[in-house]
Formats: sequence, C-alpha cells, structure tokens
Amino acid sequence: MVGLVDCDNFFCSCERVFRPDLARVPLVVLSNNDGCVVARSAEAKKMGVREGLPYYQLLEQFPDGKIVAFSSNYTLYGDLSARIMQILRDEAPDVIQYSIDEAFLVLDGVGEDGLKQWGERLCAKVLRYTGMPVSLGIAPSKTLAKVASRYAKKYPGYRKCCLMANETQRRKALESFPVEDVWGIGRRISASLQMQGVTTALQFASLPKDMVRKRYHVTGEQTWRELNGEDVIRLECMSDTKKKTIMTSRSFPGMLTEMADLGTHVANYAARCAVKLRRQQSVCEMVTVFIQSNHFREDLLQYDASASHTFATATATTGELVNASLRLLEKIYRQGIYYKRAGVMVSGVGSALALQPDLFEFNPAERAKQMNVCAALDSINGRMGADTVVLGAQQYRQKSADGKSVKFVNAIRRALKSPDYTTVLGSFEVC
DNA sequence: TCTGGGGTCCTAGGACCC
DNA sequence: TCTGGGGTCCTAGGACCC
Repeated sequence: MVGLVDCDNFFCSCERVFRPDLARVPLVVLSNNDGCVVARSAEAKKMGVREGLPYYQLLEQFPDGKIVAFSSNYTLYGDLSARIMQILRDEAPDVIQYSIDEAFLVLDGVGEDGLKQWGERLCAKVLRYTGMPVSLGIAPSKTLAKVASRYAKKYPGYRKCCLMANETQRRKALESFPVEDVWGIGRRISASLQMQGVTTALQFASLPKDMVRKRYHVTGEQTWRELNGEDVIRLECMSDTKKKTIMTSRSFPGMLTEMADLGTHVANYAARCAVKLRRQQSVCEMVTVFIQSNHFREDLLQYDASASHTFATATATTGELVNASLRLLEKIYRQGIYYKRAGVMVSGVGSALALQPDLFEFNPAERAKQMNVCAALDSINGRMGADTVVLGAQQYRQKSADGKSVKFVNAIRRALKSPDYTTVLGSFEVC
C-alpha cells in the first residue's frame, strides 16, 4: 500500500501556525511582488476567490478588508515543510518527498489491520508537533492514494485519513470523482474525455486500455493502470533530488527599459542558478538568458528573446555564469522595450565530480581559483545569510535624493510578509 | 501602478549517418 | 520517366505537475 500525505492549503496553514487569531479568518498568500493569489484558505475559497486572481482585483472585489493577505514567505514554508518531512521519515518505512507540501509513503510492513488507525495517529502527530493540518490517503497505487487523500481532506468523518483497501471502496470513490481532478489528467485530456462523455474517474478507468494507450500515450495509460489498482508510477528515482535543468526567473515590480537595470537582475538570477547548481554538486554545460516585455500591455511593443551559451568546460562558478549571462543579455537587448520579466536557465546539468574538462581551453589553476572563491562565498552566505556577499554586478543601486550615495535595495516587493518565525532569532516578539 | 515561478516526461520531426 | 531504407541523436513544443 501507498500513502500520500498532503498539507491542507499549505501556504495559508503555515501563516496560521504563529497567528492562531487567524484560524477562521479568510486568508490568501500572494505570489512574488504581491502579484496574484497563489494560495487560499478554505474560507477564502468559499467566498469565491479564485486562484491566480491579481491582488489589485482582490482589493476591488473585497474592499472591506475581510480577507487577510500575506506576501509569500518561502523561508517559513520551506522550514515547516522540512519539519513535517522529518516526522514522516520517523514514522514511515520509506518516504518520497514529491513537492514542498506532499510526500508519498511506502507502507510495507505497517500492519494492514491497523493502517487506518496508524494513519490517523500520524496526522494527529504532525498537527501536534508542527501545528500543520495534513490529510492522508492510503491505497494500492499512488494515483489512488491521491484520490483517497482528497476524500480525507473533504470529509471530517475520515479523521484526516482515508483508506481505500478493497474493490468496493475503489469503485465507490472513483464513481463520484471528477475525471479532471485525477492526478495526471490535465486540461487538454479532460476536455477530450468530456467530449466522449467521460466525466468520472471510474468511467475513464473502464475505457478499453488499448484505446487509452493510442489516444493518450504512455502517460495516459499509466494513469489508467494506476486507477485500476496497479502501482506503476516510479518516483523512487526522483528521490535523488538532482535537477536536470535549473531556472531562476522573476517578473519585475514595474517595467524596465535600461540594459544596466536588466543586467543587475540577470546577474542575480545567474548567481542564484550557480548557488543551486553547487548545492546539488552539479555543473552545467549551457546557460540561457531570456527577457520578455509585458504581455498584459497590448498597447506596448511586444518583444521576447532568448539566447544561449555553451561552455567549453561545464561550470558552476558564479563568476562564469554571471559573465556569460551578461554577454547574452547584450546580444538580445533592444532599446525602446518595456521589459517585465527576465530569467536565467542552466541545462546540460551533470555531476561536478565527473567533470569533463575541455582539451584546449582547460586552465586548471584558474579553475581551482574560481572554485575556491565560490566555496568561500557559499560558506559566508551559509553562515551569515544569503546574499551577504555578492558580486558587484548583482547590486541593485538606488541613488539617494542628493545623488551622492547609493544604497542596496530589495528588488522584490513583499509588503505583507510575515516574520521568519522559525529561522531568524528576534524576527518577532514573544508575548 | 497592478497579472508567479518553478519543474518533468513524451513525442514528432529534422539532421545526420551508413 | 518517376527519388532507398534504416537507424540514432537532438530539439522544440506539448502536456502535465506543484
């Protein structure tokens, strides 16, 4: 049997852990730059707040201030997630973390008679230790466990744990489960299924396998088999968490026109990519920079562009990545465009230990030096906080009113951020 | 003024090879 | 009259996920 633990309205629940006064208050969490709604509490959902709603529209729709909004606080969410995962690892034979708020549990050896009680106890323990409500679905396959967890979340009668143990329970659950809510069935496929009159998960699972395979390819067939009780999706390989491509991109709070300003952002994204690469002990072969105008402003000239550079020798040093990225930006930058978004992506990611040096350009001494600089950088920033030491090119400069001094400014708008309760001492006052 | 930021896998089609 | 056949690798784009 497979378990799926899923936090209820994760970001919102995180915000509530240290704000019990907001337990029943409609609450939303906003994207970077306080752009739009990315998470909603149950109360906010009930009031009809839709996911992705721009924040300014939320203020228009609910001007009375009854809905509390937070900027996203990924430090807090990441830390609470880590605590929950640790509890799961303490309790379950094997845990495969799937996302910041979800994990699959391998339940071999957990007594099947007591599975339901075991699950209820697990959810209660997570709540007691972290203050975070979680739901658990247990079933013969991952996709079915996902279905079960939905029921666990929806109906309080399950006491947070829904066990789908036999054929009767499976059919009953799938019968009233909308096909578009099945894990692995997205907008396109569900639209195609609706056209054929397939609206429930059970109807989909009852289609002929060959037909599903032909029309929806291997991934569709996998979902079909999972719904029929076969555990075929392999996530175990995912647990080596090394990413194959790494991207850092942001929208800007306003719009930018100058290359120098774009360059500061691009330098930061490149530096972020370098840190992410080094953290997973990888190097990359290629870096891609992209810039975009504001797609929502049809009255302005639109321009999207990207360019890539392949390194002679794969790298993860901040210097090389920033340098290459800025040169790429020069190539694609056009004057007279109002830029809204930019990003840096690294690909061809491989192990830093199996590095293949270029035959002609390899300079061992220079390489070693660069890597020492990065090691020192990571060490300082690890102890003193991210971005304690950065390259000059990463500094967002804001001139003082008299124009004499320049100060470092935060490039992301997070006006409504909660304190870093769990990671920064003194970030809030204790009563 | 104002609209997120990451990832993965699969398939089709082109380039290239013998 | 009348254009081979089979294979691999790479890339772009689509579909999905959180």
